[in-house]
Amino acid sequence: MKETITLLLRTALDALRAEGALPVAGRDDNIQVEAARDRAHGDYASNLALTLAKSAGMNPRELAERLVKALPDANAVSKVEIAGPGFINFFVNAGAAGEVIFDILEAGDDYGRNNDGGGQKVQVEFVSANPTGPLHVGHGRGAAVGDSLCRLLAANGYSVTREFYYNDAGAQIDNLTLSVAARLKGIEPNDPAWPKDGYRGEYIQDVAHAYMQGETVSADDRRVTAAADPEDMAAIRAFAVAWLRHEQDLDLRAFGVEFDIFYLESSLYESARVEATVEQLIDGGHTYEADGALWLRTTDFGDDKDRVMRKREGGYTYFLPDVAYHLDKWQRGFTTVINEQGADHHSTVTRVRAGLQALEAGIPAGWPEYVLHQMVLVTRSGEEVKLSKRAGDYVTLRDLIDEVGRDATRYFLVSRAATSQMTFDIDLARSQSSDNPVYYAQYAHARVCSVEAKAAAEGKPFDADSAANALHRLEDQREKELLNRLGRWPEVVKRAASGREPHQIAQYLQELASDFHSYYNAVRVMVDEDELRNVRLALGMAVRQVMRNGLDLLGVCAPREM
RNA sequence: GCCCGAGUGGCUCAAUUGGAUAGAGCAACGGCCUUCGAAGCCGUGGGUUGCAGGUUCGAGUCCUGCCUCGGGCGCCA
Repeated sequence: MKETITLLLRTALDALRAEGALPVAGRDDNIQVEAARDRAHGDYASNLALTLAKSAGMNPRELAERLVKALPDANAVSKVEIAGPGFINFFVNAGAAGEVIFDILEAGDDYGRNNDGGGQKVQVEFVSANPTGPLHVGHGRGAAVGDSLCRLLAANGYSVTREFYYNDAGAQIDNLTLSVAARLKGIEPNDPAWPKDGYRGEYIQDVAHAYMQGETVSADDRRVTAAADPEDMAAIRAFAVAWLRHEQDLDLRAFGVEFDIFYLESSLYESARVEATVEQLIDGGHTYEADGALWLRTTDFGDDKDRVMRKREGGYTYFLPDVAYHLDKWQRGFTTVINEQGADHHSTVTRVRAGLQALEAGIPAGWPEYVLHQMVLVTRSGEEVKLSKRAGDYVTLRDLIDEVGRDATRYFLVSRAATSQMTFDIDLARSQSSDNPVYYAQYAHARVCSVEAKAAAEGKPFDADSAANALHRLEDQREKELLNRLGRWPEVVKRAASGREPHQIAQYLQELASDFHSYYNAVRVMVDEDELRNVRLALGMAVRQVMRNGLDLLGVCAPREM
């Protein structure tokens, strides 16, 4: 429909140019047609006259009038109006507007999907938590946003790889190992002998216990049997990492998030990629030695100060493997890479990009992309909470899922723009009432299932042919609004993906659910008249389909009953 | 001090990427269940979009300068 209207406007525009009323040199001819946000503005609106007024040397309303006069007849359009400063508003007739219902029912799960990506490879790196503790709410936000982003990109025709990167060898793993070793000797966090910077959470005790039991743990990317020897630091380290990776797998599984690749920092050393990267940077002439360390002149590429690559004592800083890792991503053919991380890591953005530029490997300056999410504050009864039974000092993701459920947790964490700090209200997420946006959306889906079942039970199962004959009967304002909303779905899917903003999906679903509940309360579906009943059922089923498609993009269930 | 992000009704957040009268939910108040699920609907009140300039047909959105809050500023990741 939008395409039809764009075409009408183009025809009118060409006609005016042909008769010399407009300068032919229209440099940018992108005709904007948008679904109107206000009913009074019709179904679709264009600002064409406003954007062209200046170059045409005409006032916008006058230009709009000439455009409207030049519009060819189209039976889908029932009325055209000029409003405000010069907007052209199109009113679509009921039968044509209703066609979207069958577009949706025929496309099914594919409605809203497109092939804009053309199979192009995209990699999304997210969560990337180090194996030193259970996942917390911040990781949960990253998981919810990252996973939804992946689903969105796939829906837009991209070939998506989900990757989880973690440090399995650095100083933090040393701390982990020392912490477990201390627990093995019966040392507790408050003892004077407790290692400095040790991990104090109770789960360390669990690791120690499992280790001495000789347990075998398997994670998505490894499997390790405990040596049960309290003196064997290498064995403790290997077991602890596996144990925590396993815990994180359980967290992710409970959250419904899966990864294609777990990428180890240690592998960058084993494959000599770190060494190769160093040499390449030195060859590029962007390095220098000072204070016994090797520096990279990142200030050549927008950083506010230079960064150390190799420490005085010989080891590399984390920043170097980061660069090596991203070079590897590039070499694997990912021209689009999106890193989803907490905003507390934002300082790595400039650094990594600078390092990649210094490689002079033909990597574009703004590569890779970053989606940084802000902090999450969790509240209960209006007060900040720190669920601490397992972790010691922060809200674990698993505790949250256990308490409020997977669907609600995901929906909440993904429904706000990543750039804004958010408050996660446990009371609201738990409430099984209208207050809860998750149930609000899911209930719309379940309601359609319910009425469809009722129709079947009464011996009046849905009849598509009957509905197809009655599209013009959808004349109620609420029905028109629903149709308008449904027709906008494909654009929402595009926009949410291109802007890397999955929260737009949640936003849309709330609006769709609202439109539907309002309609359902006011207009009866199960009427005696066959065609009217069937066309209303069809409308409901279209809503259900879009609701299901949308919830799927968020990784949330679409239940048949609540 | 420098860098990133945010500032929208009492609270939590949106706003079709520069569009028309800034919208939802919570909280407050008043209505709607003998008919498709009330996990729902309808209605009322509540705003100088942090402040001051600027850009233009048009600014919550873009630019400049301030203010406040969060995060970062390590030879940790």
